[in-house]
Amino acid sequence: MADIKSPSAADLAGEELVRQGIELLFFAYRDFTAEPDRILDEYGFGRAHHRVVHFVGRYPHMTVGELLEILRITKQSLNRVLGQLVRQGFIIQHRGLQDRRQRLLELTERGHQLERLLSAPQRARVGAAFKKAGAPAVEGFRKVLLGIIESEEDRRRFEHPPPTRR
Amino acid sequence: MADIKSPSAADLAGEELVRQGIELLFFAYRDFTAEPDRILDEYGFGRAHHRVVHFVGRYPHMTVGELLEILRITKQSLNRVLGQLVRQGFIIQHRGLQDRRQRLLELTERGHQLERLLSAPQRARVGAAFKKAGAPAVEGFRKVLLGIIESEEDRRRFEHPPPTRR
DNA sequence: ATTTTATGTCAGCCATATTGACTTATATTG
DNA sequence: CAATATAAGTCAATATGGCTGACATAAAAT
Repeated sequence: MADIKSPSAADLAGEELVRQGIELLFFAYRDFTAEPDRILDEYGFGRAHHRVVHFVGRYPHMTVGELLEILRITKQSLNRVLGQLVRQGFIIQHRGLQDRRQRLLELTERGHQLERLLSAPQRARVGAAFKKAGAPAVEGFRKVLLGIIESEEDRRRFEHPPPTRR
Repeated sequence: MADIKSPSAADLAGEELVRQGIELLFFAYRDFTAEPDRILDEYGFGRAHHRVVHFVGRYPHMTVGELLEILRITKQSLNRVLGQLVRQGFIIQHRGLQDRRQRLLELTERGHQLERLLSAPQRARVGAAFKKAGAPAVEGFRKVLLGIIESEEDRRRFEHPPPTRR
């Protein structure tokens, strides 16, 4: 009965569903980054600055090395961006207490303001999408995205209702 | 009882959930693009080439203008990438029948091979995440991402089980 | 016949990434 | 303690992929 060469109807549906998932990620990411990108432009900053401000804001006292691991860029690339943010007073660095080679990163008040400004449209967009989709859908969204993330270490960031800050 | 100035517990949970959603998108997108990026390197191509190959593969006979709208880049940027793909035999262009100004785009067999090669790790990754998360979670993932996408026109691409090709 | 649209092209600029080599300060280890 | 390894910073050169602006061509629409 079944054609041994061609994919089953279920496989075709699965394949199509997966391809739609891939495309959904592209469109969602495109629109999710568009608004902050416009704001960044006004500061002469790029998306890289946003990423740094986001992660330093969320994980205060992060080291340069940890940031490099998360962003998966070279330290030369990071340093240009990070240096600008430090020189312009968005981020302060202080030496690690146990390991004085480390530079622990932290947002200044100005940095927090920028973070809130940049994340505002994203929070609005994602918040509205969550509200509209409903809690079970949000749970599904989280499950699938966690499944897409490669490293266990990165996934662990989402296990516990993360650090409340401010 | 309730402090009129500070956010409610529900708002805090919502805010934290949304911030996690934002971060999940970053990590998932980072890992979702990492593998094709490595393959593209071997061809001397970049992520832009992948996007073109993806959309031309998925929506054959797409015009240059439609591609520009989807990718939200300038025609000068597109043309460099598209020109390389055409010159190297991954894409063919033919004039529109009704409107002869249009250049309808299509993958060659070589283009289809490249598309499959590039999308293979993404299909594997997203497919595995879908399977592990289960059908209801996938439905939630779709709902939320659709809610994040700005334009009705883009969302409509996901209404009907899209064009089966090949 | 004129204007608008779809596409392509030239030139130059900028942001972000890369590799490789090297430095400094501090920690770790034999 | 001396040697080595690690965290971070820096210099230089290069590539990619965006951008703007100006202009060209062909075909469609008015």
